[in-house]
Amino acid sequence: MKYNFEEIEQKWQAYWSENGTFKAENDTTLPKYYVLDMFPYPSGAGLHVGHPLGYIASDIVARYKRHKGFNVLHPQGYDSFGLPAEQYAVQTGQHPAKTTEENIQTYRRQLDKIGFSFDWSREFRTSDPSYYKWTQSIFIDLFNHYYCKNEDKALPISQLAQIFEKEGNVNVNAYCDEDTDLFTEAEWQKYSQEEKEQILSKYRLTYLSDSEVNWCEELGTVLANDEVVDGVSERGGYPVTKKKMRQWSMRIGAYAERLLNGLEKIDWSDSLKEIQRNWIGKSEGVEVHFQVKNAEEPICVFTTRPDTIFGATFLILAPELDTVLDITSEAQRQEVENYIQKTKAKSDIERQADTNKTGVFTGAYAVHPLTKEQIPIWISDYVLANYGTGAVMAVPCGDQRDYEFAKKFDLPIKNIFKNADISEKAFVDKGNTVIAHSQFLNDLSYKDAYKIVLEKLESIGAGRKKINYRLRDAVFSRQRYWGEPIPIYYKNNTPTPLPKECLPVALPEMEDYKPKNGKPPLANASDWAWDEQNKKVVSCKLIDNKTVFPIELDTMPGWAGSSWYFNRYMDATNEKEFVGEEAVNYWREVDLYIGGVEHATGHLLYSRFWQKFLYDIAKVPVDEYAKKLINQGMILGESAFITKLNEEKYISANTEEGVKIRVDIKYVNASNELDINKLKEENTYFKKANFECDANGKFYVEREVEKMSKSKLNVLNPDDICEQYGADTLRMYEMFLGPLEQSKPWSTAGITGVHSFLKKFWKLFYNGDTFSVNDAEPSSEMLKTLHKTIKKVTFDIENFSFNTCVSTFMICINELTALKCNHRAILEPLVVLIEPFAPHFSEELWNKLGHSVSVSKISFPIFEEKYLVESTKKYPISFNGKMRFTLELPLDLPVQEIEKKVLELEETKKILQDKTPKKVIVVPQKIINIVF
RNA sequence: GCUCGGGUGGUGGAAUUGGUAGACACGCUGGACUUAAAAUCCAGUGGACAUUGCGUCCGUGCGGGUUCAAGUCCCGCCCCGAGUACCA
Repeated sequence: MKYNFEEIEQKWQAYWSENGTFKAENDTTLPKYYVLDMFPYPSGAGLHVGHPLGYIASDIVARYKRHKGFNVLHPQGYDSFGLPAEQYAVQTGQHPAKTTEENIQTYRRQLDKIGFSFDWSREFRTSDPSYYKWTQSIFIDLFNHYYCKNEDKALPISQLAQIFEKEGNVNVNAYCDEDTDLFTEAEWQKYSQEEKEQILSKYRLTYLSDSEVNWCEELGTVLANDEVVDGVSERGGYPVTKKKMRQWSMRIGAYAERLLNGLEKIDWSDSLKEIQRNWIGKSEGVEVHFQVKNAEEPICVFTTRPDTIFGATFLILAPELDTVLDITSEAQRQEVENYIQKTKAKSDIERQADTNKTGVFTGAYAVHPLTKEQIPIWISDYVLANYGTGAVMAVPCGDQRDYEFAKKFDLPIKNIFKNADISEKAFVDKGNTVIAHSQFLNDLSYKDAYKIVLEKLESIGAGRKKINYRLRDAVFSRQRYWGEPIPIYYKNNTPTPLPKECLPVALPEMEDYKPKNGKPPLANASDWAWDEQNKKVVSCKLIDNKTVFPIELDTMPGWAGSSWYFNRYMDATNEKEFVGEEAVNYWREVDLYIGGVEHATGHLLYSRFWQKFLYDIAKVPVDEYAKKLINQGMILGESAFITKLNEEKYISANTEEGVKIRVDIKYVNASNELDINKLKEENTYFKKANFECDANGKFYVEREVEKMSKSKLNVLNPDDICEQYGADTLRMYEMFLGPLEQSKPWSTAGITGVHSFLKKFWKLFYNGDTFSVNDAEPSSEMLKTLHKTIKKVTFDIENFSFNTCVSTFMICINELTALKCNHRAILEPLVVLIEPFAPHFSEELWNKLGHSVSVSKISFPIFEEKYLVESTKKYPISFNGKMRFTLELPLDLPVQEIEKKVLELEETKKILQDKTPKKVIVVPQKIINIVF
């Protein structure tokens, strides 16, 4: 009988859904295993064959772990808030709630077709009020906490206020804004409520501040650093400029060190850890203070090369710095102001593209703390305001940028290196540095000079050790509609959290949700004010100064909901807490997390930050939420191109002339032939076109590997593959394609191999059209094949090496086919073994074998060594390292005996002739080496 | 520039971590079945020489080294991919 995948797959998908086969239990004594996929954005384009790759891998592990006796949590949901969903809605002119719902339906239908073992009873959407209630609640928790450096954890802000009350902030060691001034308890007590709040917001983990942000005019919103790629928005590729705005931010910097250290204890890929390390960008150095004439405050610079301090011949400040105008001399003022204006007008791309050094002199001089010389202070836009202190000491001899700047503006260059030629460029080799012309640092290496100069600077109060992080606080406001409302209202201009018991504060229903005249969409909501007395959202018209106040108009960014969602699955329907204590103590953390590497500096960093915060406030038991992370590679598409010569003439795209245009790959077969008739029929654009074929009447396209996307016409739909070959073939083929973590182009070229494997496997159960298995004892060869397979498959799944695992199955079935094996004792365990890969196929055969319980409830077959043990072993024999022949010897033969046997052989004598071997090396189980 | 990956047949990729390189699959070639095609099955398939034998030699980006033995380890290059970048 034929392997009818269509019928089988429908049947078992219905069975699983009706019986809740994959529902995970919270109340159990079984060991747990939590496998998580990064939940999808339900975009309008639906799934393409690249999306399920990670889901298939995680599903294999989930199903495998169930067989191994674990209580497996394998949930799925939707990250349905955020810019992409909203942009899609704007483009299609529909409300995001509606398009999101439709897209989710499509996703669900496509996912179901592939036969995933998700526990859908735990599904949620980040855009659902019952979910974002908790996102808002965590936001308020962040707002109500500060980071105490002494205890190295978040503590309630109310405690901090008490300390201020008693002793001011003199002894407080907390993470806060750089510009926070010191005050005494007496001063604190005199501050107004508003002033107090302003100070506290310098400590809160989420805070409101005027800051330079990435503004995207086209999207009408600000963006976080990781949402800006190459100076344009990640979403849509629109230009991004700097703008000063009052924004909510997250003080992720407080956790920089812990985010760095935490990487040590999690099993994530080296490359991903490296990306996060670079993004956090820890650098150790020294802050040096330079006194400025007529100014109270010194200028602080950050440097990692304090050893070169005697080479510092001028200072450079970032033009954006407030102090610039304070120190600028009257003579230079006009020029400086012009330069600042010019810098502001530059976009990020322009600033990055322009590597030519520009700058102006401020007219001010600083005093070198060690030489007491006067050195000029300049401003230049190559010094960044938001890194370090925004000021540097320029050491032209030791830094290429400073060198170029000094050359251009004819500033002094002082060589403080022994035996270094700086006539052409700066000397930057830290390792080979020998200091000269530097008073007490002469003849010292980088390391020694560093230490001594730091001590000196500290002793005269002109410097201190400083650790800098590149990681900057994350902007948390978005001037968009489709996001979680920020649960804050403004009571007399003071941001005040909404009472937690009143959450969720739901997104108001709006007809028009597009941003207008630079104002966020919620500014147009009619009912968006907080009635403090009645504790409810009311009409904006009621805003007065007594009990009704405006609510925050910005919404949260897309990554808010995804920063804690993995905890929600543990207890998805809990209405009292975001996760119940019992549930979170049982499931604890994700054992295996699979998703794309593109989230390295976004979601994967923010979520680690939130988890650490939730850990600090004792809501979760672990501070790293994912033990192991695998980044599945991207599946790329093979776009097809033809050449358009003129309006109606097209030729194969392998010439230089004409215009290359895309054609949808559904009209192209595996040998790059274009189906002209179908193309003309379905695509009016080509209706009248004339295609010039080759001598055999064929028309070929040119291929190019690119990211798969709808606009590139290179998308392959998993539904089509399921229809043609079945979900089980799709699952196995995607795994067979190559190592999970590797990116690879999709090609259906090899899919028939996997499909015919399943057909061959199926055939073992049939004698003609009748299902028939043999109950007799299997032969030892069959048992050997089976156990070899069990061993390898178990090993491969444990090591996430799914491609070789598929090969193992193929070898097994090839061997069994050759042995004409149809023995129940062999086939039954194999059916269980293949279930993670081909679940429908497996269920059907398991059922046909006479079992009524789902195969997913059956234990994995156990490998038994005894079936593999052989009495003899083949030893390759080599002479002087060259392999000559193999010798089969009993396994238990002692080494000396083996040596003797080998030397007695005719072949050995022939090769050795009259020579006596120097030594004979027997590596047990491996090889015999004769050296002469 | 810096950091991290990687380079193996015509193609995707294996290689139990130093032990017979190229598993498995695709593709290709030939054969069987068929009026024919599809499907299925069988055989061959890294290169060179030899194919009346067995075979022999060369082969994992390039050049050296360690070792009885190197795709795997060490040193020096070349190339490809990813991340990041006036980060002081």
